[in-house]
Amino acid sequence: MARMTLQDVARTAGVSLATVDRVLNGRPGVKADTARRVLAVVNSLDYRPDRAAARLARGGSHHFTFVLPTGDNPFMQVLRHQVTSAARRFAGDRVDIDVLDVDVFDGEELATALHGLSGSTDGIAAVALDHPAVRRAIDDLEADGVPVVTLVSDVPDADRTRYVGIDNVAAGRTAASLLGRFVGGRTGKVGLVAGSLSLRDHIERQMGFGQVMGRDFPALEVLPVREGRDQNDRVEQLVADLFRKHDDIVGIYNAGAGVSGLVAAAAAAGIAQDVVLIAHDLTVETRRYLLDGKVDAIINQDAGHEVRSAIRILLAVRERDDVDPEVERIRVDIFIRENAPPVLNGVK
Amino acid sequence: MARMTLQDVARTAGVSLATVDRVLNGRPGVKADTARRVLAVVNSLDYRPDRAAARLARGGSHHFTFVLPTGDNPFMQVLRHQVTSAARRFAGDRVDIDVLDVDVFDGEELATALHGLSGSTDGIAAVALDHPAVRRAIDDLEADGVPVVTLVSDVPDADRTRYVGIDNVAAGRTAASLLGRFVGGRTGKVGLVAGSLSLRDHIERQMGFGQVMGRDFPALEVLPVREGRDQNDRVEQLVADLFRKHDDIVGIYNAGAGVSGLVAAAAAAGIAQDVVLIAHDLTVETRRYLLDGKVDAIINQDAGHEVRSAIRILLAVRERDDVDPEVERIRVDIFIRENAPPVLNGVK
DNA sequence: GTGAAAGCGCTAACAC
DNA sequence: GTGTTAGCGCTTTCAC
Repeated sequence: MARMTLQDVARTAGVSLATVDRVLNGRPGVKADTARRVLAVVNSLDYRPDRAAARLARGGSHHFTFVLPTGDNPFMQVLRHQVTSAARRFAGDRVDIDVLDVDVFDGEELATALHGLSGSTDGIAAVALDHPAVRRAIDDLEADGVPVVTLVSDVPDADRTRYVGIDNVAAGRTAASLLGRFVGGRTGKVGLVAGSLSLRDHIERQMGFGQVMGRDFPALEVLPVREGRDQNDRVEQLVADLFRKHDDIVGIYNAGAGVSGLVAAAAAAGIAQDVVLIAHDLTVETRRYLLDGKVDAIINQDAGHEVRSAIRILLAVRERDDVDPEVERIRVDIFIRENAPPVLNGVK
Repeated sequence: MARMTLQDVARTAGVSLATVDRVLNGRPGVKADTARRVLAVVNSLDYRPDRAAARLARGGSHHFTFVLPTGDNPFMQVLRHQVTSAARRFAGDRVDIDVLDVDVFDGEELATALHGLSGSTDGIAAVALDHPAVRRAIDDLEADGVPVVTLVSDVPDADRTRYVGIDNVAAGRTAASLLGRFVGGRTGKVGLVAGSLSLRDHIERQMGFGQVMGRDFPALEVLPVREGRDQNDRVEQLVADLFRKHDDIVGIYNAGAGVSGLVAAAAAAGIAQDVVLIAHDLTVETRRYLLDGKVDAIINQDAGHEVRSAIRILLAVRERDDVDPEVERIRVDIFIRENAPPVLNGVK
């Protein structure tokens, strides 16, 4: 049997196209009785609206803006790269995407940038700082009808459409559990390096890490957190310092960027083999460390998935259809050497 | 600036719609010179074809068939469930999907079923046995112009369009690495239970497992593989038997289904705490075991991703556009208690 | 080789 | 309340 069209429904229901359209799209101006009749026909014919035709007829396009942090954080580079390819992919669907670079660590500046977007964009996906001014900016944007999706780092109290990213507390707990189990019953100290304590995600990771270490691995003492500011050289110094001060370090969790610094310091200390190293974000670099056995596990969030998810969600808001939460859920991915992807960003 | 249309391109190039269409879609009948001119305009105007309009004009719909194994394998139930929801989701895109249940373990029967599909479907996604008759059936189908995607279990020598599933050797290696590290330096024996040795995926997992155990964990002795046939009661017996015969088992890897049997046997042996249990496939049940600490890690492949990926790939073949390999790559997912999803199939 | 024109299945403006 | 109609941006047939 051939596909049913609106025409078919209209004809067999004895009404016009417009009426069926009204019923199906919940527009007013149809007698309850007529509506029922139409619905009955829709069901009996198993009619499914053709999305392509609807989009074409509706017309209009969508202009979305990704607000990403300036700087050379490798994960953000991956994110940026994914935005670029998603933009290409969605271009045929009347979606235009551009990227706005902002110093995300400066709440006021980020808020100003967000405010400035009002009127010139149809939707925003932002890596956001949890700061009062930012919260207000997001609330204002949403009040103006501009959907905002927080990406990677959330602003939970803001009125954002949705958060697209991992549960960072769970990520921290995952890191702790792996680290504790990989350490394997030994006793000693564990180092903890965060990026910055102003982005919410790192605080949450640290919190989750602490929870599980305390609960499941009492034999391991977690040293006070150090701020590596996501920079390789700084992380290297911090970690080198850790090794200098403590001779019984059995593991280090690096909750932010700067993994190269971590690896360098561990190698320099000459005891890389015995110290369990867990870090975040699968990049060309960290994948290499995994393969070379220099890092034991990488906790990751799939940047490509996040970007596509953000776009689909913004699109769904604009076109008033719903999102499938199972599809959009971002997983806390665990990578070890054995399940590292064979290729990453084209690099083998 | 507004979106460019074919019209715009045609007008500024001084040709007709039809000509631009011919150039863009590589259809013959255009002077090389004209083609060049058109292309130049396309680039200068940054023209992007509107996919919705193209699909609408092209018309036609796609009828795809998923061939899934009969039986009560929990992962296959998840897969089936995902096919159902994907079918709903794709219905608006002129894609009709139905499921054909076959006894996948019977190569001849599967081959017959596949042959029978020729002519009545536009594309097939099949969980396939690697068997000569099946291979031929796939080759014939592809020769007839029916794209076939192998799902979850591959038939590498067949002329299939693509394999959608994980690298099972890597999955086995991942299991070994986790098991070895979780055992934490202890010495002892490791049990290995496969589902069936006729589906390729389980053989590959076993192979990968053996590789890494031999290389990285010489202190652990892997016992000969046992066939659990994906059945809880059988797995339970096998594992109980293992515990009876060996008093120094430190870990068990269950490469197939029947995880409940594994857990039951371990609990009965009263030593569940000290034995590392690693199994496959995240289901409502195995997620529960993870949360309760009854299983240490679950290796998974995202069934929803696999189903959507299979559909996208078949669709791409039919509409002659290309697939993004990074998006379609199926990951070997690792789940431990801490990163288990908060909800699965609606179950908290 | 190239162009004109008729749809594809919807939506939305307007008419009744 | 309900119906008519003109497109949306492509593809495709057919004519030249």
